[in-house]
Amino acid sequence: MATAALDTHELIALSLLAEGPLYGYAISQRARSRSSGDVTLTPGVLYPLLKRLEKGGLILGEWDEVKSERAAGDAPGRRRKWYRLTPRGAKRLHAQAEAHRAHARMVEAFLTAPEGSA
Amino acid sequence: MATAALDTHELIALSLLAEGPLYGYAISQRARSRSSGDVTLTPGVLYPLLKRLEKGGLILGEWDEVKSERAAGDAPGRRRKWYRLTPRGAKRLHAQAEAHRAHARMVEAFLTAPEGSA
DNA sequence: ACAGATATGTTGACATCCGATATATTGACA
DNA sequence: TGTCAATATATCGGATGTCAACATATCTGT
Repeated sequence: MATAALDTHELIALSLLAEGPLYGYAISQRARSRSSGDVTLTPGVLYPLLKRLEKGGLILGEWDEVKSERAAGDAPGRRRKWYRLTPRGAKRLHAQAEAHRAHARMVEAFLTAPEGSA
Repeated sequence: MATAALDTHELIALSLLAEGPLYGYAISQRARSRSSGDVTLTPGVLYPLLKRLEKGGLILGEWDEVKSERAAGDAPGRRRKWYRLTPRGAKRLHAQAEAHRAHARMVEAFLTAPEGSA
């Protein structure tokens, strides 16, 4: 532990992907709605994060081409990159979850300090 | 909230100072012992932190000259800077404590995700 | 005299956060 | 048809915090 934060953003992203594959924008939307607006994964945070996670082998991305109904046949279409949790990512999620709880307990111990403990 | 970490180090330092005045080194020792070795406030973290807190008016520092028994009369002696919480610091402590709990609850909500919630 | 604990600080490398900027597609509405 | 908001991805640069390492000096025990 030693320090602290443990990357809340990472933990949130991994936990959302644990429920099934999602693309970046969907992750940010779910993070926002599930936290009642408290968590905002801006592009500047989200995409570097996903890149890190993929590079670390915790998630796996796959491009998808979404075709619109009224688009031309050879039009590029909107790109989506779907991510899914790897076994290693799932393992990390559980480890980080436990670390987060341990961290919360640790801080709580300082806050509820029994007056006479050095 | 939006982001996360909320400066655990700050919260720990403030909580320790809420129990009474302490100098830097004592803070690091207490942080270590109370967390059973998990929290290590290295000089590179501790002193910039104390500087920030003092600059922000959350704590107030006062130098103390400790004289040793076998030192010469005009010897400089060991310096200690005692810090105490200001009213503003106490207010911040409570706010940060509440923020920390809210943050922990928020993360926990992601971890204990009720399968069928978008 | 020496080593280890006490005590405070700075420095530089590294990572993350976050607002701003950029590009392109899609859907809705006028 | 034009335009605007939402969708969808991504990068950039400034600011901040972390941390090991370096630096200095005093005190205590042997």
